[in-house]
Amino acid sequence: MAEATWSVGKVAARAGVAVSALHFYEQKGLIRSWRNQGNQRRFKPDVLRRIAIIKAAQQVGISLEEVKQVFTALPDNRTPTTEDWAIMSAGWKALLDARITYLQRLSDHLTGCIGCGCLSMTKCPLYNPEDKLAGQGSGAVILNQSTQSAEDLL
Amino acid sequence: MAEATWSVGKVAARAGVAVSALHFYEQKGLIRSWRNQGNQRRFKPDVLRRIAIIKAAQQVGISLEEVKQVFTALPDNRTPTTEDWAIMSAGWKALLDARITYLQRLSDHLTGCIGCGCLSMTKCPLYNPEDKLAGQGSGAVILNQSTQSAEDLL
DNA sequence: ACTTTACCTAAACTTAACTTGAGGTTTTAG
DNA sequence: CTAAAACCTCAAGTTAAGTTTAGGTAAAGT
Repeated sequence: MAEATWSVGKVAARAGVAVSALHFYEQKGLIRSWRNQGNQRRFKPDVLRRIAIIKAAQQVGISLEEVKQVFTALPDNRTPTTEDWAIMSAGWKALLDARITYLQRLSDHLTGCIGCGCLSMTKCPLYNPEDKLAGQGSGAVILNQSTQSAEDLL
Repeated sequence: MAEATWSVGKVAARAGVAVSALHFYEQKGLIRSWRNQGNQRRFKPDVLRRIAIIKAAQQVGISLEEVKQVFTALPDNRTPTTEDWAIMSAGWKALLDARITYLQRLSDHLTGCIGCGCLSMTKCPLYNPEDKLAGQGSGAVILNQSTQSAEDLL
């Protein structure tokens, strides 16, 4: 089987996204293509994997910027090898796992609160700045430092 | 201790969000306030819990619309009781858990792929429409139905 | 009292992530 | 060979989630 090359429409159909979205992703440097004689985009099928990752990321609130960071692990001058994907996957997994940990903490705490009826806020992961989602750079804190005792919320 | 009532500035400082964001949330029906004689907003401190939930939701890509849905479990004509919060929490937890499940599947699959080196796509949760994030209404599929064998991606 | 700080509304601006539209070219199917 | 379908670029529009600005009122400090 010869090396497949796909048109933008075919990629769009197969990936379940709009052609315009592909143009957009390309412009943002998330995917790449070359042009044929008639100036039309041509893709290698591995672009589908990138798109799948982009779409999965978005469902869980990971931005295109973050995805782009993860993608820097992939070469853009050649088709990624299995090894390349594996390296990239490690970064991607780290991102996912940080999200999972954060969500788990939110969920677990909630269970605890429902159980005991306290609905405490000072013990809540929503409050604790140390426990923030890893790698979120910003100093953003859900309930900030100046919050003293918020135990009297109810 | 008398029933506390807070100005918008105080709520903002304590919750770590901008006053403008509170105006915005109120406009969207996510929080409520009443006015004093001078037309200034007054809040009950329990608004902090709503804000904490809003902020946590956003960190994991849950939209204000979804949060609003969860909040419909809370009464808006009186201060929520512990019972009200517990009911709301159940909906909130369901949302979180669906997210966790989805992420977990992405992460686990990735680990499997790295281990075996296959990086298969047809077995991937990115492909499988049945396994989608629960409660996402739309028929959106990451890689859509028409995708036949994508096994030849690399 | 008076002045600074906090608040009010309404409208415009911002960023992310796209989509839509306009006007023109290339491919493909009959 | 021709006509429809797919593609191209560039610009403007859209939605979510806010922020900023402008012009004015209320509350608080001294």
